[in-house]
Amino acid sequence: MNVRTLCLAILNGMDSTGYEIRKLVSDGHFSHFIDASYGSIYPALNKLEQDGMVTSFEEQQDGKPNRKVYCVTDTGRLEFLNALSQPAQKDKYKSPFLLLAMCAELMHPADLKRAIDKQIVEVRAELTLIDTGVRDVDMKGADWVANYGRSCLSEGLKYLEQHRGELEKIAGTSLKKLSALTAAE
Amino acid sequence: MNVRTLCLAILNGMDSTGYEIRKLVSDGHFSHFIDASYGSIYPALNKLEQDGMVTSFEEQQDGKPNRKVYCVTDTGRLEFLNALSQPAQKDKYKSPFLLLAMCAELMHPADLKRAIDKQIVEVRAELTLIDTGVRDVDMKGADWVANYGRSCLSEGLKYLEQHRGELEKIAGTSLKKLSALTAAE
DNA sequence: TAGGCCATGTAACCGGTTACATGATTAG
DNA sequence: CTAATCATGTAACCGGTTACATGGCCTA
Repeated sequence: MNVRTLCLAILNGMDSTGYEIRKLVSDGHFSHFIDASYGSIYPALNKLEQDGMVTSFEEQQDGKPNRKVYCVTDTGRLEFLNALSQPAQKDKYKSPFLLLAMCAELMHPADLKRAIDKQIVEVRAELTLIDTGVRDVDMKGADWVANYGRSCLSEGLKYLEQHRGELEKIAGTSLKKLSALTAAE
Repeated sequence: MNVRTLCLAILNGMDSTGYEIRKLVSDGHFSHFIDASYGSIYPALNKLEQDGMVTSFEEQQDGKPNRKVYCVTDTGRLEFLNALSQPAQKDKYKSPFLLLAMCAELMHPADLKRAIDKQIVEVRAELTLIDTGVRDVDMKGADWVANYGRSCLSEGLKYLEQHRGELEKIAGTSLKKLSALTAAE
């Protein structure tokens, strides 16, 4: 999934701007399963317009800079429909935390504790974002996706809270030989 | 988390080769939360050796090409320990499936059904990989990580199976206006 | 005999991030 | 008075993938 298709997806649901799309994607209801920054969104939007997939108009606002609002064209709708009917790529989960958990035996107990605490805070924050979720997008699938996310995240959180002890017991058990080195650190 | 640190992590747990690391990362017990291909692993390994983080020796095998086995040095152990004690980046979940679920109303019901079926197959496959998991790595955190993965994945699977109907009910409901266009497709 | 596995590696390419430029307005 | 928010955009950079090269052995 490239940023082009992401923009097309959002614009298929609602007219929007580059700024708004980025907000959806980094703080809003798309943030749980996607990533994109200005540096990729704005060029993608420009390209989409060049290709006739979207049109745009400037909207004046008082006290704020103009917004450049994009709307899908029928061509854009078709391209997106076509993208939807093609087999999607596999989901990918990248977790520095789990890599670190794998290496628990090499970690200083305090570092591991801190890492688990941080992970719990982050998962809780994402759950809060889902629950207090402002309806920032008008798509019928949004609730279903939110519930799916809630299920997985709260299960993960439960596991973290109930089983962190087991991992913490492992922490540092393969660290002895390096104590001299780490002291010199 | 770059490939360099990933290699260092695995080599801290066991001596290994580029080929093996790639297998761990794309079919093995690291595949659930990380990604890397030959094109990044081999150069990373070379760089690590240049930097004195690892050493290597050629191992002859009969009937098979030589393996280049890498082992961490104390310097490498230190660099990794140091990496572990620094705050880790946030986990990232990239899901083309959820993007598509968001857009359910725009999808042909048959396409959506196919996408859900595929998702279920993939989650089941990952669960199987965890359960039938050969002990391909000797790290004490491995079981904990496996159980964490199992929890989240099986919760996701349950949700998919129990609630797919709700999503499928939405499918295609915003598609009418384009029926002419899609017919011409 | 075709294809897959073992095994190492490189070069071209590409998608995306980071960091910057610009500038008005509002909240603390 | 400072910092954040609104808002759009670009250019340099970078990490990683894709596709290729090489070659022996084993299985269908």
